[in-house]
Amino acid sequence: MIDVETVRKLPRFSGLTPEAHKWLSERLARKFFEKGKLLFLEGEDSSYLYLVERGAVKVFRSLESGRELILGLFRYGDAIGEVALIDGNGYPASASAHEDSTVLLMRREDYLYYLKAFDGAAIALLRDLMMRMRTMQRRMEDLGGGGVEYRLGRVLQTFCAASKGDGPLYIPVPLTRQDFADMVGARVETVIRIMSRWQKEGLIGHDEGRLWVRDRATLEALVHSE
Amino acid sequence: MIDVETVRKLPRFSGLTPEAHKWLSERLARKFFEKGKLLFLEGEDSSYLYLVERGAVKVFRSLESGRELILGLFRYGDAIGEVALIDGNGYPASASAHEDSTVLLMRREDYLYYLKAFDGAAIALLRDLMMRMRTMQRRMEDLGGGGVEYRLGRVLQTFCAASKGDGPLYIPVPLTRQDFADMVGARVETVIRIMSRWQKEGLIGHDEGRLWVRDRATLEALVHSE
DNA sequence: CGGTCCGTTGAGGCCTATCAATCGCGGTGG
DNA sequence: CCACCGCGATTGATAGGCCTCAACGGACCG
Repeated sequence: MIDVETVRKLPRFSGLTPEAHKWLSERLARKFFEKGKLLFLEGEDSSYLYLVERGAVKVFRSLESGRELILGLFRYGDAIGEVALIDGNGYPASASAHEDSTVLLMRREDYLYYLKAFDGAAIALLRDLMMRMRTMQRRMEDLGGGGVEYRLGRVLQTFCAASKGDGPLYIPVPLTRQDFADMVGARVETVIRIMSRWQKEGLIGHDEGRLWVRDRATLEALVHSE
Repeated sequence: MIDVETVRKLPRFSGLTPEAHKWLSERLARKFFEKGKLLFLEGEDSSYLYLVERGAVKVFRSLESGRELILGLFRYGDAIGEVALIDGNGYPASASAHEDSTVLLMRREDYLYYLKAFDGAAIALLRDLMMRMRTMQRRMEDLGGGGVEYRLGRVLQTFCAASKGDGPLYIPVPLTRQDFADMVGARVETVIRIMSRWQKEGLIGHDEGRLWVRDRATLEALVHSE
């Protein structure tokens, strides 16, 4: 049981009535996950909907090749586990805390009831799913379409999409080279070589661990270079 | 306006009431597309839901690199254009008739009304979307996970998934080497070299243009070989 | 100080793209 | 009927990208 105010602020629930907020607040629980801890494993029966409140949650799959492909990084307001909750076939991927994170949990039964009972809930879900499908499609195009350099550029674009202004664009999540490699489907060494070159050329850099891209024009250049 | 019987048989509508079937039959139109003709272009405003009745429809995106990535081949009973219809942002990809095909069309307004008015309609949509998200995720893993050989094997698996029995597994759609290349994100020549080798090894072959894989065990072997 | 994690660099080799040329086939027009 | 053309399949040669293996340095921590 958590604060109504917290619920009301979540973009996912913002359009609902005060009654709905109250109902939700009584059925959401807060849980803390230390960096690296698993939220769930692929194949597990899906029992909960997760809403990221603080930190970042990594959703990934371990491939037969031994690689790990990062399917998405979810941050404040993002929902995880919906697909599995609705079709009831178990989680299609694993999730772990990419940083120390707190999430809000809702039990499966409650969520299903919520979808039916409250106007706008199902619509919100549909909209979310559509957006995600577009995102996934773009990822597929990237993975199938070009070299590692191109794919890396696209990933940076994705993370910079939200930032504004003219100066350097900061990536809002701490990412290791390995993380990048897992996102573009490449090896660490390859990623390092490319990013080192970009760094030498002044296109990217980092302050106190936070990565940045020089400016918006640079960001465009990264993907058009090949 | 089409036959009620036709509507009733579509898996997508099978669970609905006779009233719903009648309502739908009055709002669906049939249209023929010659092989190669465009159903719609990416970016176009979405006005219709498409249901494949006969033939096969190819959904694809033209990438900046000049390549074309096939996002999916849709056959009897499959719906196309739902994402765009619901979020209203235009089609995220193009579609063309991969063979001579007939499709059933429903106007956007009608479809949206249908979703709200008939019990089970929204649920059917959700289920369909979930399944597609799982499919897309698998595709992403494939594209990001291994070499062309692995990806080709996975594509064959996908097409053979529906066939049963012990003998050779026939691929139910006529596909050129270029089509395969466009599905796995590779060049024609690469696909040809791999498939020629498989053919020499007796793993695959073709009768009167129809491609087959030797048996189920072979199918497994194709992807585990590397 | 040893251990772990991350970043980095180098050498070598496989895989895939690229470019170019050829072949078979069906259709078409003369 | 035959020459020609367009399309898909095929093959070879070559270059370059990316992986693989291996080793090393630095930061942080117990």
